[in-house]
Formats: sequence, structure tokens, C-alpha cells
Amino acid sequence: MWHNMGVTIEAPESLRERKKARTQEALQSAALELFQRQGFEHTTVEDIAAACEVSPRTFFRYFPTKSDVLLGSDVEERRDRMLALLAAQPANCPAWAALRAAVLSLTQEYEHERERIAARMAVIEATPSLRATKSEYQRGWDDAVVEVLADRARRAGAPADPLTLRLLAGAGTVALRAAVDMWLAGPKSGSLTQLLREAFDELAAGLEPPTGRRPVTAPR
Amino acid sequence: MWHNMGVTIEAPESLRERKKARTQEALQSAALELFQRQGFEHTTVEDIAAACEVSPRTFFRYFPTKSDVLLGSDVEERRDRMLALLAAQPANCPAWAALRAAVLSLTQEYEHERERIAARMAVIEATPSLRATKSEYQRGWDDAVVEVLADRARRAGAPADPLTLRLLAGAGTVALRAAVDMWLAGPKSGSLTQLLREAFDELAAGLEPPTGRRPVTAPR
DNA sequence: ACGATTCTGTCACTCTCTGCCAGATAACGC
DNA sequence: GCGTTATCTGGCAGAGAGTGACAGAATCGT
Repeated sequence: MWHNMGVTIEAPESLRERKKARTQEALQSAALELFQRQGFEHTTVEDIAAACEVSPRTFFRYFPTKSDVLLGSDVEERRDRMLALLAAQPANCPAWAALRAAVLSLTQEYEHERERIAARMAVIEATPSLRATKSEYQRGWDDAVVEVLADRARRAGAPADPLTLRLLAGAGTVALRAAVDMWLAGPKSGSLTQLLREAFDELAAGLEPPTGRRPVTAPR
Repeated sequence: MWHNMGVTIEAPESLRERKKARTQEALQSAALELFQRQGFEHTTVEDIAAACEVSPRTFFRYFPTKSDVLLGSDVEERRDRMLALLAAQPANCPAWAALRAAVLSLTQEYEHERERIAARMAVIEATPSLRATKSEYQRGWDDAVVEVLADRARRAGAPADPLTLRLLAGAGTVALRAAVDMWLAGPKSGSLTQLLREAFDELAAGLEPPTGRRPVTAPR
């Protein structure tokens, strides 16, 4: 009875659950469409709610802020899976390699939904306030990675300099962000996995070129 | 006539200019004090304006948003000076060394105002929306650094892979942020200059430890 | 079918931020 | 000095995000 085209639909739960899930998704897709068409700032919550025939008050029962209709939910879920994967790496595996492995295995499932991610990113990049919110999400990710890495080091018996930990986590974020940006910039850039490998390897190898002249110091 | 304790006061400009500068500074310090006492979110623009005996409407003539009273102006000025310094590095100086030199010479003047920076940072760290705005500022810095580095590479005749450029700029931001965080965490951490040197050197040397076991890949 | 639970809409409200216009104040020419 | 002009300020009105409270509707357990 709960089959569709031979694909089993997930458990029907209750009528309430289904209705909730349906309006939540309706709000998200209506919001994305309106944001793409007329921009984030020029779309009011009233517009989104009206498109779903729902009161504005109800919108805020599903999403704490207007931004969260675009940024929330699945991002955090994936982040948690990544952190779990990082924590599960063998204790004697070096931190950077563990980070690299966790990120790579997480982003493999991104590969097939470039379209959707690109659409969402386009809205975010075009809206300063959304860029800010996204940055804040990433910062939370950084802090969590620092925590997990500190745990790993503690468990392995190494002292774990806090500066080193922050540099590791921050470098991981930078590698991820740079690779995703390149990946979304055009299909010619290659696969996300390949770009990620390049980014992580480049940072691992170090940033100092073999040789060069000494830099000048500040004037006065 | 415009001397005070033997120190020459800057040009008096006009009466209007002086009044403007005075109320702007008054708004900033009143805002900081109120933010520290009762938090950013629980301080209304009306509060700040009332503390300076000014209408709320006037507040927004000095600062486009409530956040900008804490984050604006001098941050951008210092950023521009840093970018100019980076652009002025010799063309054959490797990018990472140039970045390091520019950041180090910029932050030397921070060394003596730890108190003020720490106070401001405490408010920012305690307020998610301010953390987000700060992250957005830093992102703008990243983009500008990428631009300058691309210019340098173009001028030097090198191809300049965009991924490498982003990694360099991002790594610079990470080093700066990590060092400043450590510096503000406690006076025992040492001078900011020393912390910055450590951070830049550590990233330059690379993140891969000599050896270790291979990481595991993702399940399923 | 009937209470209990949960969801939704309406109303009222705070706060940020903007446009508009009238009045105050400083700058400039004479 | 005096009048003219540019600039600054305050008050008013309003849009939009977000929140609390309450009544009614839908759904759930039995």
C-alpha cells in the first residue's frame, strides 16, 4: 500500500508527522524559488507563507529565522555525521590525515547534487547577511573539530598545543571551502573529490616555496 | 593655540566636523559600555541614543546598523593598510612570506591595546549575530587578499592557480585568527607577534607529521 | 465518540531600519 | 553685522523580523 513506482515509501508515521513534513518542505521550496526570483531581502516571510497558504506565525514555528529556511537542518545533520566519522578514525592516525579522510568521505555524496547546492549557494553568495550566517555555521564547525581533535590527542597521550589544534581545524575548513567554491565555479574544474584531494595535499605539503627573496618589513 | 600638554592637537577642522566626531565617539563608547553591562541583544538603539542625549534617528545617521557601532570604521582602515603593504612586497618574494610580513607589521600596533580589543571581542564572542558579522568582514578580507595575490602572480609572470590562491589567503586568515584568539585568551600566551610567527611558520612547514597509519574510509 | 494533545491563526507588541519633512545650526559671501 | 545656503537634527509614519498569549481547529489515544 505504501509503494510508489516500486519504491517503498518510508514509514507513514502519523498523519500529523506527514503534514508537518509536507508543509516544512513546501516552505523550503517556496522560499528557495522566491529567493531566486526576487532576491532574499526583497522576499518577505509573508510572501513565503502566502505561497504555502499558511500564516506568517506558522512559518516561525518551523524555522526560527528567515535565514534558517535556506540554511538549516540538513547541513547540521551532515556536520554531525562528519564529526562522528572523525572521532572514529584510529587514534594513531595523524590529525590532518584523519580530517582529510572524514571530509572526503562526507563530501562524496555531494557529488551528485551539484545543481541543488549551486542554486542554494547562488542565493547565499548574493546576500551579505546570508554569507554572514553561513560563516557563523562554519565557525561552529571549526570549534567542534577542535574539540574532537583535542579529544583524540588526549586519548593518544599527546599534549596537543591549542594553537596547533586551531590551525588544523581552520586549515580543514579552508581546504573544504576553497574546493567547494572551485567545484561550484564551473563543471570544468573537475570532481569535488579530486579538488578536495588537491586542496588537502597542498596544505599538507606546506606553503613555503623552495626558495625566494626575503620580504620587506613595514615602513616607519 | 592647539597644543595640549606639549602634544599638538590635530587640525580643528570646522565646528561641525568636531561635533560630529565627538558624538560619533560618544555613541561608540556608550554602546560598548551598555553592551558589556547588559549584553548586545538586550541593549536597544534607543538606550544608546538616550545615553548620548540624541534621537534614535540620529544614531542611524552615524552607523548604518546597530552592529556597526561596534565593528565598523577602524577595522576597515587597518585592513586597507595591510592590503597596501601586501601589494608593496617585492614581486619575487613568495606569496606566503609576503602575507606573513604584511600581517606581522600590521598587528604590531595591536600589541599595546590588548585591553580594548579584548573588551570588544568579549562582546562579539558572546553574541552570535555579531560573530556572524565579524566572519563576514573576514571573508571580505580573504577575497581582497586573493585579488592582491593574483595581481602579484600576474605581474611576476606566474600562472597562479585559483585554488592555491584561495588556500593561501584562507590559511593567512586562519593563522591570524588563531594567533589572536590565543593572545586574547590570556597574558600567559606570550606576545601577539610571537604567536603570529609560530602560527605562520607551523602552516608553512606543512601539516603532515613525519609518519603514521593510514586513515580508515567511510562506512558503506 | 470523547477528552487530551498538538497544531494553527489572530491579535498585539517590541525592535531594527528607512523615507520624509520641518526646524535648528553652522558655514559662507557681502 | 546680515542674509543665504548647506548641513544636521528630531519627530513622525511605516515596513519587516521575530515573540508571547490565547482561542479554535485538527488529530490522536482509547
